[in-house]
Amino acid sequence: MPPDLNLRISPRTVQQETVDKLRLAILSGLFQPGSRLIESQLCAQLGISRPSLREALRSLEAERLIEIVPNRGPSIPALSWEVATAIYEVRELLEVEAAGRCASRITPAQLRELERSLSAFEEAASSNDSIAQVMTAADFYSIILANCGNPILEEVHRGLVARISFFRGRSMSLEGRAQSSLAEMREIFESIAAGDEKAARKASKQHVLRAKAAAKISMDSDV
Amino acid sequence: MPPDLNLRISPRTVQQETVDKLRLAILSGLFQPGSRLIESQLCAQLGISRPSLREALRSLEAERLIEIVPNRGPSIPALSWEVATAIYEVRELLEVEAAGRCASRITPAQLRELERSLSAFEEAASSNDSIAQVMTAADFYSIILANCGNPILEEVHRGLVARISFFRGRSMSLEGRAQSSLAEMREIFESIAAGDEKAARKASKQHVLRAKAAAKISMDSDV
DNA sequence: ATTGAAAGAATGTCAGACAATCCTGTTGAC
DNA sequence: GTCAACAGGATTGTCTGACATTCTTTCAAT
Repeated sequence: MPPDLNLRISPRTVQQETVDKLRLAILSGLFQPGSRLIESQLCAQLGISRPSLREALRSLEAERLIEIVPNRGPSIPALSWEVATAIYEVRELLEVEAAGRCASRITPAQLRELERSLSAFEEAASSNDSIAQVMTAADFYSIILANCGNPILEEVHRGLVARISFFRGRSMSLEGRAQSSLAEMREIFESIAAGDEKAARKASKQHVLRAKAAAKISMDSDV
Repeated sequence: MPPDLNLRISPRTVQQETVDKLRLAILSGLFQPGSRLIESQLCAQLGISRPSLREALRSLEAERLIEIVPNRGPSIPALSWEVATAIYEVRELLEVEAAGRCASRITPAQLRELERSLSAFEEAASSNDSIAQVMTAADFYSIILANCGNPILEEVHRGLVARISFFRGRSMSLEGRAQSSLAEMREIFESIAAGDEKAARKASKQHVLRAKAAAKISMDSDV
């Protein structure tokens, strides 16, 4: 069986475009947590009708990226530290497992890709562009999750990471966080490259725990 | 802080009712995997308008309970064994963690609730009502997940279990599966009751692995 | 039997409407 | 002056109806 050629061109519908645009906007922090989204405004801004917008909003609601309270409409959920902690804990479970599996099954080609992504983060880390840092770091995990051999692990992980994107941006701006993050990620990479499953798990766990600690600090530091 | 009183009465909207009804229908196996859902038919059956139905369908799509292909509309996804395996693996991760946490933090009241739920399954297991078996077994896990101290763990688990409900019903009908399931669940319960985290994890892992094996058998056994 | 075209069915999307509900600022009472 | 009732506007929940586009199926022609 040849690899998935995916010849089928799938027409992008208005609702898909809308979901993607809104998701990107939310993950970029365009909306303040707790703020409400007004349907009529969004329709006007996006140039679409209300039914299409509402379908898109229902998708995002199911992803937990927005909340919709009956008769009050959609809003950006305010992420409590309690929930954020829970997400970090599950993320740890998933990432540790993925890293471990990667170590014992990754192919040379995939490993090179992972290395490239690490280099990209290295470059971003030496700059002050925290957006680029978050994006390249996300790339790095994505590659690990995509090559762990379990698509569900990847799917669930993506959903969870999206929900804590708010913290990720802020904590990456912390003094020295990008550099220590780089060191942690390098260790994960080295372990995977060496095929050392145990080390990969350990390094991955360390990394998530540190990320969580950084998030906590950035959260306590203001407001 | 008093326990969540949840005084706010939330009016149930048509879309919520619809999502619940459809989800229940899907989980009950009312629709054949791979079969298509016709909007106009569903609207007529549910007595609602097309926009409301489509919003509900988008929610279910995001839950992965249905698929919506542009210009072909919604359908029940045919779960491949490959994906089912991936789901069982992640379910194992989550359930093992939840059982372990439960063992070290469950309260006497919650423990009694868990015991009641186990008795309910025991009764169902001795009958031939496989639907009751699946439901009471689901209750048992739900209680564990609800008391593991991590709401995200529970949320993700619920989503995954829903997607393999198809297999659960079939494998529970296997000769002797209900009884061995009961033995496994009892062991989980005993470990949690004893506060033995390690044993709870082990028993939980065993249980998921056996459930997965049973699902495989039931899948291979016909068609 | 394979191909091609036409008819029919189903979806994607929009516009407009209206009742129910929420929010806000004002008025009135104490 | 503070608090409570109230009116008005804003916003959402839901429906109807419409139409272009895209499958799907049928039927005829080669």
